[in-house]
Amino acid sequence: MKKLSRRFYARPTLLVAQDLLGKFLVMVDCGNNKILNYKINCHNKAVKYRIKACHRLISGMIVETEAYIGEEDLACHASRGRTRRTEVMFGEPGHAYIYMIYGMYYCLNVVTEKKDFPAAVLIRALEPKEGIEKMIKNRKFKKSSTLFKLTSGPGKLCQAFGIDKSLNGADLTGNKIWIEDRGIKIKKKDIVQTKRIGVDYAGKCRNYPWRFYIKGNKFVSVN
DNA sequence: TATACGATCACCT
DNA sequence: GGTGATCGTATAC
Repeated sequence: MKKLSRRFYARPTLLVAQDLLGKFLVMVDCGNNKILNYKINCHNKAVKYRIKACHRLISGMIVETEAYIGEEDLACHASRGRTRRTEVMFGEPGHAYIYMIYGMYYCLNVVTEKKDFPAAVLIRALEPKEGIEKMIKNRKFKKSSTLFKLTSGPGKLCQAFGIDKSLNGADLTGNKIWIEDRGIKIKKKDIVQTKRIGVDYAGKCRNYPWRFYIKGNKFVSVN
């Protein structure tokens, strides 16, 4: 369990996008206000505690990513230059860039490369690990549906984790949301590389092969 | 100030 | 295969 350092993110975006496969997105979930009662023995006296059931972890393994690189990339939000919205992408690597899409969903990116060069990796799909019950609740997920669809898309995984714009700019080397290495190694031959999803408007950049996913994984968004 | 549209998703046929 | 939901952002006026 090793939290990825700033150095990991401060590298070429295409490398980061591939190296993120098999890593774990982890978030401290404070959205649960249920009160739990605990009894512990302290100096032979029973002491009662009432605590909020917060600080649970919610996590999943990254199985699909996309790279968005620089102002030249017409699919990248930063192709329109430095604006209030894209400011985070121009900032220090290792921060979360979160934006709203279609008026109803959020997408999570991790900022890469050096400061003042706008680039990021979009997290497109996860294989849920911890906090699956909470994800089901957050997504209002039907029991009849297959779990493979719980976090198989950028909007879905944000909804499952409860990620919204309040986390925009969050430091991924901090203690609220981060990405960690749990020792899973994805071999080069098990990485599929394709064009990015939903960027047909991006002219000459529309077919750049900057999407990566784990071959055969059931939790990716589309095949 | 007004307008067009998107790094999506669920549900429909 | 197609469509509607819904609103922040960029751009035009």
